[in-house]
Amino acid sequence: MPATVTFRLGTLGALVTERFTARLADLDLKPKHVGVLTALAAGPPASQQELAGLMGVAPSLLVALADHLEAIGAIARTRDAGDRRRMVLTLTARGRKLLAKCGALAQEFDAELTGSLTADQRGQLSDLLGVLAAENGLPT
Amino acid sequence: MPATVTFRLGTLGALVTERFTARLADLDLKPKHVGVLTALAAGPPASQQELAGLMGVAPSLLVALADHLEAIGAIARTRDAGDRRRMVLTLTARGRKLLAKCGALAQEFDAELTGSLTADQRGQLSDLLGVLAAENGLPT
DNA sequence: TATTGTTATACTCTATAACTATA
DNA sequence: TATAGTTATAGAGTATAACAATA
Repeated sequence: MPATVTFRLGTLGALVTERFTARLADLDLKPKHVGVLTALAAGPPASQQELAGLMGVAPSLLVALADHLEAIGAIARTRDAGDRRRMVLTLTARGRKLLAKCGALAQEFDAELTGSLTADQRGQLSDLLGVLAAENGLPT
Repeated sequence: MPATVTFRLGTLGALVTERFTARLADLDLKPKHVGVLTALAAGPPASQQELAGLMGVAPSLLVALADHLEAIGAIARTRDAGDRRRMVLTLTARGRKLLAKCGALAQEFDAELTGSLTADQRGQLSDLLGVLAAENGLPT
């Protein structure tokens, strides 16, 4: 078991998420909030339903995530003029700055995590994970 | 963000865990149960406190995990004769068989997950993850 | 008094279901 | 009637705290 990619991805993923979540707390964010910001940064402004579908979470969860992101000024919520049922989420300047800080934190964490690897190995690892991420519909 | 190893390990880890957990359900096991079995298979019979410390979970959780593993006959719980406070957990023949089935499921899942990689790339990925796992005190 | 296992309780995360407003 | 968002409720997973037996 412990030698499988399945086991190693699962355990390392949990460990990385736990430690990175702790650092994210300084920015008043949790991983799913970063997921929303990342999705918004990657595409055009989107509705909550679209984002929920994209992230594979319940629409009701996206309400709570958007509530918080709006409260800290990271996103703006505007009602769609064409279809007044839809709430369109837009990344604010503050949201973009926050996301950039998340990226910096992640890069910092990357450096610590992969510190013992050669630059070549770091590149290989990142590439291989990128292939798997892309194949499984995760952001790239 | 999405290009960092941190983000990719976190998201892929969650995805792999979710999908693998579903298959594990056929064996009436959850990931943490496999963690206990794996720890027991790796070393000598251990107490619940030792295992909880090793896995980084609360002792109270290990009670529930051991309850279930005992109920399905995967482990035996015997009171330590030298220190009657300790419950020593031992892998049974059935537990070993179950763990082997978990390994087979994981290898099967590995094949699907890394199907698009070359054999060389699969080896590289496994090795690199193994290095990170070892450095962070995870089973190898 | 300290430690092992256990039980009771509470907290976090997230989903499902019911509800409101709009289409 | 169907859909976007929201609110209410419930479930899974896990930790903390209180407790019992043994050291």
